[in-house]
This record gives sequence, structure tokens and C-alpha cells, in this order.
Amino acid sequence: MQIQIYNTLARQKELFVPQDPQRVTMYVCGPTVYNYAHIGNARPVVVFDTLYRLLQQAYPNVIYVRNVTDVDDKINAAAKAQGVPIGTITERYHAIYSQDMAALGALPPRIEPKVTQHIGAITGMIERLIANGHAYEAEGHVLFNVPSFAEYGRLSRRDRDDMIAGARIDVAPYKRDPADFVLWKPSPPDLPGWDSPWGRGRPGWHIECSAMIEQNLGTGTIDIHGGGHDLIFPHHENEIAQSTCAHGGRLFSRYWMHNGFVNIESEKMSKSIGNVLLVHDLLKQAPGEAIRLALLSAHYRQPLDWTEAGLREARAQLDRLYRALDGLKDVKPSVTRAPETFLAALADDLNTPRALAELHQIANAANKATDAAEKARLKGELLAAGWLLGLLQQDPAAWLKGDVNADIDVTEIEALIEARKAARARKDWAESDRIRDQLAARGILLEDKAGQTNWRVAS
RNA sequence: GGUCCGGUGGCGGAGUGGUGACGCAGCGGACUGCAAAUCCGCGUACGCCGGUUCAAUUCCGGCCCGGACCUCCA
Repeated sequence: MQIQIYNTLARQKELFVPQDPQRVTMYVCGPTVYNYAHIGNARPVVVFDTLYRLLQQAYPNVIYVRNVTDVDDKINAAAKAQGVPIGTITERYHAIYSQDMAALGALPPRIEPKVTQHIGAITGMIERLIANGHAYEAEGHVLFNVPSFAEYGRLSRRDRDDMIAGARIDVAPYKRDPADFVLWKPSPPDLPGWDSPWGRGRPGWHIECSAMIEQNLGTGTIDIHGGGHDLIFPHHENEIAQSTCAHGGRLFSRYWMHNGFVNIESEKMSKSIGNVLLVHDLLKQAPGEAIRLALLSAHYRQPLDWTEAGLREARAQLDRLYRALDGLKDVKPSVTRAPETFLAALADDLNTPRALAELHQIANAANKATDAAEKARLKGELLAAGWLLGLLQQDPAAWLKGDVNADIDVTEIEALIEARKAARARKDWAESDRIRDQLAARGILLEDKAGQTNWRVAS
């Protein structure tokens, strides 16, 4: 399979050629665990999970690393506000994060490194950068010296003057150059800190990722580095500077991928507007699978407008797809590979809208199929294609009957269906329709098919 | 100001130098006791103005509108 990836470094699609096809490596910037994840945090998780699934289809050994940032000033603030140690905050929210992302169908990454377990790697890397002349100590801080790296600005296509002109924060007096950024900063006694050659302190944000990549994937070139669009500058630019300079100029990552942002009902999601949607809350309103489909319904590089209508539509789409699968419930799938048209869509820079269109085509063919062999093939294709998107792996009946309201139970539904069947047998249409309406009023929809009556929950 | 991305039918959203992806909603038909589901069909969409071309929504130029980023926000 030939995979095309839009490489931010080149600003164009490129053929994906891994450094070593036997060991494909991907690193994605993960969460800072101090709060519930919002829908914007979920997009890269779902997008790169889909890429992970595709890569696994194409390569035997894909090492996907997604970090957990468990040292951060926002964590410190949350711990202080709640009067608990930072570990209490980070463990709590990491656990919630893992649950919520699993509910969205995201596979766990192969490696999930934590910053607190990589302090040695961080200080080691900083020491090398100082020895190389790329970093320096000043007033308890260690800073990366940006002018020492000629390529700085290549990823974000900024030149130094712009960066300085655009700086919104007063330049600290100890910086040699206004663009220099912090690798290590001192910690007062009331904040978490680790002993280092530069005194007790904690790592800057950017160095964490460089060090975790180095410790988990080595000092060689990684294949894919991903994250949100906003991370291009400064975070990824700085990672490139740190890792390239610490690795003797070796290429850091072959491909850089960035997902677009999520807006909420056409507005930017922000705390000040008060429209931040937490995955944890959305999961109470809709199945994780519907949320996932909604996130995959636009191409990953485009902005995604999150709306209630969009979520409803995602649910309706899944109803249709699961109904097709339900129609094949007695069929044994005969293939385990998605059709080429579907794979081609995903392999074209993860074109999930096109892949979804192909999925609907398969469902349509499945609904029409009468030949047993064709049904068996289509069922296999539906399941295999669904797996690549992280969809359609539930029992169709479980999806269609899943959210039965507490005020009605299955026995009662089935008793009413039996009563209706009897009424229909004696052509008592008034009674038959009365029962159907009664169930509909309680959110249960009936479908008469081939002499049988199926029911499902209205979505 | 700099860097970058968009403007496609009622809605979402792909894509393409020349048969209107796909889904949701709607309408008509088949099926059904009637429905639902399913299947079939329908809607003359490509921001504006020029240019290139036999042909542009698709390429080029200009304009208008919207959005993102510009030192720690996915």
C-alpha cells in the first residue's frame, strides 16, 4: 500500500517512505493531565489513532508513542487550588483521559511515556546541548540559543525578525537572544522540582517531548511526528531545534502532521466564551462511536465545526451502517481486508470523508445483495473497513437496542410486540397501530420485515 | 504586519480541466394492511471579476468575505 501524507515541512503531500519498514515510528503530543479532555483534545487522538490503524495494516511493526505531560504549571495551579499533591491531580485526570479516549475507540498507544519518568533523559539532553554550544545557563535557567541553529523557523516558515516582532511577552533580561527559549527553569520549594546541575528545577515544555522521543525511540530519525496545528510554532519548531542539535544534526522526523482545530457551533472554543465541550460530558449524551464518526467526518487538516446537528447526523449514519450489518447477522464474513477503493481513500492523506463514502457504498451493496458469497464478502469488507476507522465493531443488535430507557424493559417490549402480532393476525389494524404508537411514544421503533418484527431504540 | 488555511446544493462534506462523491434532511415511486426500514428516482451547488483553454467549480491574476497561528492553547 502506498500512503501519501501531507508533510507540514514541505507543505505538500508526499509518498510515505519510512526510515525502516520493519519498525515504523510515530510520536504524537499527548495531553497535559490537569483537567477533563475537551472535544478539541480528542480530535488528534482520533485522527492519529486512525493513522495508527492504517499503518498497522501496511507495516508489521508500528511503534506509536503518545506522551503524558504530568509536570506543568497548570497542574501546579490545579493542585494548589484543590490542596492536593500534583500526583493526585495527574493520576486522576490521566485515568479519566484513558477511559474517555477508549470510549472514542482509540487504541492505547504502544508507549505512553510520562515526563516525571524522564527527568534523567531531559537533564542528560540539556547537558549535551550545553556542551555543544546550543544552550547556556543563566540565573538558574537553561536556555536554548536559537541563533545557534541555522535551520530554526523552517517548519513554521517564520524568520527571526517576525518571531521577535510578534513576541507578546517581555523578553527576560537573561536571554542572550530574544528568541531563546527555556529548557530548564528553577523551582521554588513549594513547586515540584528535581535536582540538576543547575539547581533544583523543572523542565521547560518543549524539551520534554524531545527527551521522551529520544529515550523511547532512540537518537535516530523518527518517521512521523504529529499534533495539533497550533503546535507548529513554537513547540514543534523548538523540538526540531533541540533534537537536531542534540543528535549531531541528524534529521529528527521525516513527516510532520498537524490536525485542524475544532470550533463549536461556528465559534472558537474557549473558556472565555464558555463553550468548552468535554468529552466526558458528551459521552453522557451520545455513544463514543458517534462522537468519533463526527470527528472523522471532515478531513483532519480542515477545521471542524462541532454542532449538535452534526453529532445527530453521525448517529443516524451509524444507525444505517449497523442496520446493514444487522441484515447480515447470519452471514459469516469471508474476507478480512477492506476493499481497495476504501484503502485508497485512507492512504490518500487520511481522507476519512471519502473513506466514509466508500463505507456507505459497501453498506448499500450489502443491503441489496442476494447472493450468499457476495453477502459474505461485503460483511467482511464492512467490518474490515469499519475497523480501520475505529467503527462498527459492536454487535449491531447492541447498537440498535443499546440505550433502552430505564422505564421500559425488553420483556415488556417483546410482550407488546407479541400482542401486536396477534392483533395483526386477526387483522385488527387499529389495535396493531395503537401498540406501535404506544411503543413509539416511549422511544421504541418497530420494523416489520419478512414476517418478523424487529425493534430498535430511536436515536 | 508576517505565516497559513478556507468560501461547494436546505445542512454536513469530498473531489475533479469535460458523465452533479457520499451522508443527513426533503420530495416522488416500489415494498407494506398502514407504517418503519430497505431499494429506485429527483433537486440544474461550486464567493465575485477578469484571464488561459475547444471546455474552469477545478489552472492563473485581482478583489471580497471568513478563520487560524505569531513564545508554552489539540
